[in-house]
Amino acid sequence: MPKLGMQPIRRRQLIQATLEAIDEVGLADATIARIAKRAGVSTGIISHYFAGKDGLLEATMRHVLNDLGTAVLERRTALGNAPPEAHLRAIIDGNFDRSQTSQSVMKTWLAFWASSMHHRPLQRLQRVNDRRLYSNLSCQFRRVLPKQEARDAARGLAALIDGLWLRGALAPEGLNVERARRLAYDYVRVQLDAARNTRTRANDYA
Amino acid sequence: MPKLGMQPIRRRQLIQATLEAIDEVGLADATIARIAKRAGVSTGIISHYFAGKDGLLEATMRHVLNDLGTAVLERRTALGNAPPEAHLRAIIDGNFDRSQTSQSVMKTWLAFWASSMHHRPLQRLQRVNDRRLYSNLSCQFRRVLPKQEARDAARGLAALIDGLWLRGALAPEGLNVERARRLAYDYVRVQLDAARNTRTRANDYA
DNA sequence: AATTTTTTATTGAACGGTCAATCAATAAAA
DNA sequence: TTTTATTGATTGACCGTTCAATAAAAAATT
Repeated sequence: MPKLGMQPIRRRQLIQATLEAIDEVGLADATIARIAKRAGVSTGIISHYFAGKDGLLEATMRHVLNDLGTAVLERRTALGNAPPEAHLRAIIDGNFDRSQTSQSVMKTWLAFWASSMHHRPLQRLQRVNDRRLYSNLSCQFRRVLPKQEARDAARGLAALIDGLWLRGALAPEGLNVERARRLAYDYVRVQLDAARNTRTRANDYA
Repeated sequence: MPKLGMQPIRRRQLIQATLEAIDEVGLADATIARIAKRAGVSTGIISHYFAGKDGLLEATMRHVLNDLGTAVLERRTALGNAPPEAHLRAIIDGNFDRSQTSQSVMKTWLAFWASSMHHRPLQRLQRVNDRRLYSNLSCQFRRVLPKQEARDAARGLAALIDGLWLRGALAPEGLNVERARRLAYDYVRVQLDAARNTRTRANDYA
């Protein structure tokens, strides 16, 4: 029953099936036959809508990346020009959004990280994302910290977020989102406290 | 020129060739033909000494893991029962040891992380390692922090180490070891300062 | 309204290529 | 002569891609 406008529907189905297949058997064994079967379509469809398997994988990564961007942006636009700490927390929350902490998405991220090391198109996507996180964090820290310290705080927090996230993906019990967020919040608080103490001490001298 | 006692020599050669192949083309394209060629032997040798490709990959991961364990242990035994901060720094230094921060080893780690999610033997190895790091850190923090805070500090530091490490592996400019260590040291200092302040405050009350 | 034509959607068998594993053959040392 | 080391062609399985065939809807035509 071929209707018109199937493309967006099929694309969504296939991307979802890809995430599930990677969750189930890993990227290495996520064959197009398996993905197609999961989506309830034939293998030919994949080449038809994505110009091959690589296209599907790239689209899948782009989809996950998009969800992440949206999750962060949603929380931040709701903030207006709130203090830096609020924005930093929003960024943290966005990174630990439900759309990014499901088993299938975390496994897919990890698989893409590994394969992005040798696959140019994926590498590009991954780096854009990395820089965005670092730049967002750096920008907010900069509002209360000197340049160099802001950079280091951003680097540290970015690493902490990715690390919590990575260990959550690998752990048999999965990621404890609440705890992860708390640990990241603590890191932010400490970095900002350092700034506050500096200011206070400066006042003491006055 | 077949002599006796080739086994350990070939095993070392093949493990090294595996690391190099993964560095060059990634785990997915690290075929036994490519690895064998790099080691300057025939493909049959791999099955002969490792009972198949899986055996070689597992041995390779075990080898990297062993280097890590040694790097940490060496630094710690040189410390005797020094204060916790010294041990924590030794653990950090071990994790950022030269044997763990080469391009090839970092790429291999990442590849193994991804594939350990679906490959039981690798999963076992990876979890033993994860727990060891957490347990070591937790143990040292426990010497100066209450149980719950020691655990959180250990979880945070473990995540920070892995995160710095991960971002270093992914970054085009590679891992800045010096900076990574400094950021990890800072985290330790902050956690321990919190303990010191608590003690000081307690004394103030006395 | 009924028809033909065109477009869009989909299938799945066939093809070319690749890979890991095997094993008979070979050769040097013991 | 026996043991250990090694080779590399062969084999069987599998994977991604292609494409001719099919079918349903939409558009055009009568």
